[in-house]
Amino acid sequence: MEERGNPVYRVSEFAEKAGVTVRTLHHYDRLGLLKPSGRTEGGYRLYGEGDFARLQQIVTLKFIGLPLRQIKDLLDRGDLDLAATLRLQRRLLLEKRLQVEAAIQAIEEAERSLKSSRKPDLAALKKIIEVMERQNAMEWTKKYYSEEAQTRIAERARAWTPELQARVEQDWKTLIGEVEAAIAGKIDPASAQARALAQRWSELVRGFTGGDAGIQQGLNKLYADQGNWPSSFTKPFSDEAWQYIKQAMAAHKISCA
Amino acid sequence: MEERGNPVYRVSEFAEKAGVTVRTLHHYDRLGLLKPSGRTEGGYRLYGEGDFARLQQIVTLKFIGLPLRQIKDLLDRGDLDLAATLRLQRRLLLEKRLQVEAAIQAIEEAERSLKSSRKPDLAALKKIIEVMERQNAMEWTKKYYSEEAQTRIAERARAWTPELQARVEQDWKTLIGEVEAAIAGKIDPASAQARALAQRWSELVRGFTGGDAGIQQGLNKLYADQGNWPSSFTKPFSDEAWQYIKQAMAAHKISCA
DNA sequence: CCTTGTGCCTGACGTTACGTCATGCCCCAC
DNA sequence: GTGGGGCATGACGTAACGTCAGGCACAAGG
Repeated sequence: MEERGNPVYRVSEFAEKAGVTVRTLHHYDRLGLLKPSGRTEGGYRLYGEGDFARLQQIVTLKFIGLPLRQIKDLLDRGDLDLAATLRLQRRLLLEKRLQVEAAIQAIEEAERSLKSSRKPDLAALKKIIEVMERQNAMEWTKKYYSEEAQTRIAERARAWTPELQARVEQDWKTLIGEVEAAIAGKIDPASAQARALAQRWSELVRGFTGGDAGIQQGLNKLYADQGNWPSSFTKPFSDEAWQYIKQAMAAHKISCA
Repeated sequence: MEERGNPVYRVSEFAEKAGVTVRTLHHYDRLGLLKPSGRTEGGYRLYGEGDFARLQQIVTLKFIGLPLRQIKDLLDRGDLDLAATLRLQRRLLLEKRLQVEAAIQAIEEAERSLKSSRKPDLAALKKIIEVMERQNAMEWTKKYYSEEAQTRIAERARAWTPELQARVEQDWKTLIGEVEAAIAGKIDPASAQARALAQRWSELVRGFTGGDAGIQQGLNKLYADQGNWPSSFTKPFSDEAWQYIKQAMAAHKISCA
């Protein structure tokens, strides 16, 4: 059959050994991605150990999401930098993960909405739309952040829980309420009371930036460009509150935002 | 043009308003997913507000990953339970997230390997293969766990960090080493020393199960069926160590594993 | 009323990674 | 030598559109 301990397999054997289907091997053969190292005179495909190694690599690269064309290029003309390919692919996968996570969140929110309010469907779909719009807004804000800042934001987002989100939202609502009250009460932005508000504000912002200077910078750019915001994206506080806090921060030399 | 504040749009207007392409609208039309509510005598498609609402829903459901066919079914025959669909889709997305995360991990490990050991490509791909095989093993073990146990495992996996993984691995290695030593030294499984080992063992197992009875049960089933394990999947300890620990646990009435 | 110049319409093929037949030869054990 | 399974080679199907290509529709200017 074979010599020197170099076994030869027919398609179905080879397919099982490698954990793929026969059709897949046919496909790869036609694409020129993996040609069997031999054929019988009758035309049967014959695969050897070398083919197995190559198939391993193919499956591996497929696992990380590379298209077959690119795999072929990588394996045939080994020049195309693997490191660069990996970097790019990692970015794409991080993207995809965000998308999937957004979809999961949307579903979970919709399910909560379905459970509580018994008006079916309509409300649930609206919840999903809300999450989508948040996502779109996020997507849109990305252009204000540098590449690394985006990466770090994504990292920080991984550690976010719904509870944390809820608490932060509550904190903001409370603080904004107090700021509005201070404005209504004509509290001097230079006063100690305003200073306390500004400091809490600064804390909440730091909760988002995580103290990262790059994220901070992107955030500043984002808020400096409010004129170009899409209508679906609004900040949770009024312009007056924003002005007031800026004054208070200036008066007390509190940094950021 | 139109009556009673119900504007009518032509394809390109409508497409832009909704954030999709004209071709997409053609496509949905042919599928019967979204038929324009009107046509000009010349055959031009005319869309109204009702169409916009429906398109919103379509986009929404597409966002969470539903295929167009299913969207059509959901919207046309509203009977097909939305709640059930959401549950199923959530499961699928959780699956996909795991896959994506596994791929990301594989790439990151490969990149580390590329950076440290300068023999390019070969070693990096091997790293990816390792991660893949871990993933495959995980996939394979799933059949021993109940649906909810799988869900809870996935939840717990979310909180896993590479550092934690490294520490746990180290702990296991240390413990197994000590167990082997105890066996070599003929320490009685009923002794206090063996009791300490069994207790640490139990702790590490609990680190995986998180004290969850369902996960525990699946784990038991998994280990009871060692005869059918695929060759690529091996436990990190010897059969002797396993027997020894079982004896020690029995002798000291330590539960689990 | 006629003529441009866009906009729109309807096919129809391309894409990705194979799955699923259908037809017909190959191989080997009996 | 022969029967029954293995194998090869098309060829079509899938999901969700992208991208032409050929040919009316519609609105404004002459």
